[in-house]
Amino acid sequence: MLFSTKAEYGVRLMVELGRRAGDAAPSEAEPVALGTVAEAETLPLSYLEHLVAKLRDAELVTSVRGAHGGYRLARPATEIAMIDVVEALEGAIAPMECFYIDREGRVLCSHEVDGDRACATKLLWTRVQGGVTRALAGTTLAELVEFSEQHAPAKALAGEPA
Amino acid sequence: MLFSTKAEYGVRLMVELGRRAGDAAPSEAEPVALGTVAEAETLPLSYLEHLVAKLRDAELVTSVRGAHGGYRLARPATEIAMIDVVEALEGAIAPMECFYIDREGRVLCSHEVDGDRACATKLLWTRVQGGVTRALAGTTLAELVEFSEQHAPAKALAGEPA
DNA sequence: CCGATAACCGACTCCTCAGGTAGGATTTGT
DNA sequence: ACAAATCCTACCTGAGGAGTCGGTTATCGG
Repeated sequence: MLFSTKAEYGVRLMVELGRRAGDAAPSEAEPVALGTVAEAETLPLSYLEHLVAKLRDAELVTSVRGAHGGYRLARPATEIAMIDVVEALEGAIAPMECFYIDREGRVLCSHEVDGDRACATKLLWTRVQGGVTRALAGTTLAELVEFSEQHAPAKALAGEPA
Repeated sequence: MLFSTKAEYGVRLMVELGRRAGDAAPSEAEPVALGTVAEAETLPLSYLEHLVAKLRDAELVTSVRGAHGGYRLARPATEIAMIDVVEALEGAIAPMECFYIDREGRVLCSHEVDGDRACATKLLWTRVQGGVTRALAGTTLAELVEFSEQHAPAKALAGEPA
């Protein structure tokens, strides 16, 4: 399994926020309570709280405390690349433990210390890394929102005014 | 982390077999004892035994039992796609638990039962899936062997005749 | 000011699985 | 017969995923 449910739940949460924001600028949309999202997606509220905290720390959503509070996207969905979302939730995307990224975005392997021979598998993991990164960086939240609306056009959003 | 050390160790094992086979047809190459590989790659032998069993079950390597036994590639390195190796070691490559592949290679999500609305995240995971699959399917063991030899030209193989 | 609503936070549980060990049984060359 | 190897099953351990719970703080409406 490439990703855990953290990424899955977190992405669904973001999509839900994007759907409810609609065309309104994020800063003007009504904040959405986590409980509403949890119900709509049938996910455990207390678990979502942990996930949304990571998204907030990554400045992908903003929160409003107190009654009628909730969460909003920190910026328009078109400007949110999914790689930022997934990395906020799962941590850095390295195909293997021994991999890390230096400044410059180069992929390095901690096995090749002291200029010794390169990790035999580096070529492969670099390619995989590239494939995943490209897919995630090339997808915006707005695309997912649109996709989800196309596939559930008749479905009303729970909690909307009748 | 996308993959565990199972993939990492297993791939290194395969590369090692490929290096030692050299230009000889796999069926003629001397079988390589696991202990030799373990030593060369400084990996625990008893753990490698588990991994190589999976590779054998996937018919990627063949074994010779008894004294002077060992393992050989089941076919030339040019005909071994790394996706087969990684899948043998890690199991099917799905980005999420809810994903599975039907006959035809279509990606399906177990959440979209009864023709209901598609998983909001399906578009994203499908793209990631594609990125990984393309990278793995488009890389052969032969490429990795060549790559590793280019980067360790002066390094002799342990266990070779002097 | 009071109470309801919600975000916020830390601690704790449960369980799976990666990563590795251990010990034996079987096969085969010398 | 003996040694070298594969083969096989069982077991152990720690980390982390998945989720729960209880409590604190902030904010609104009345």
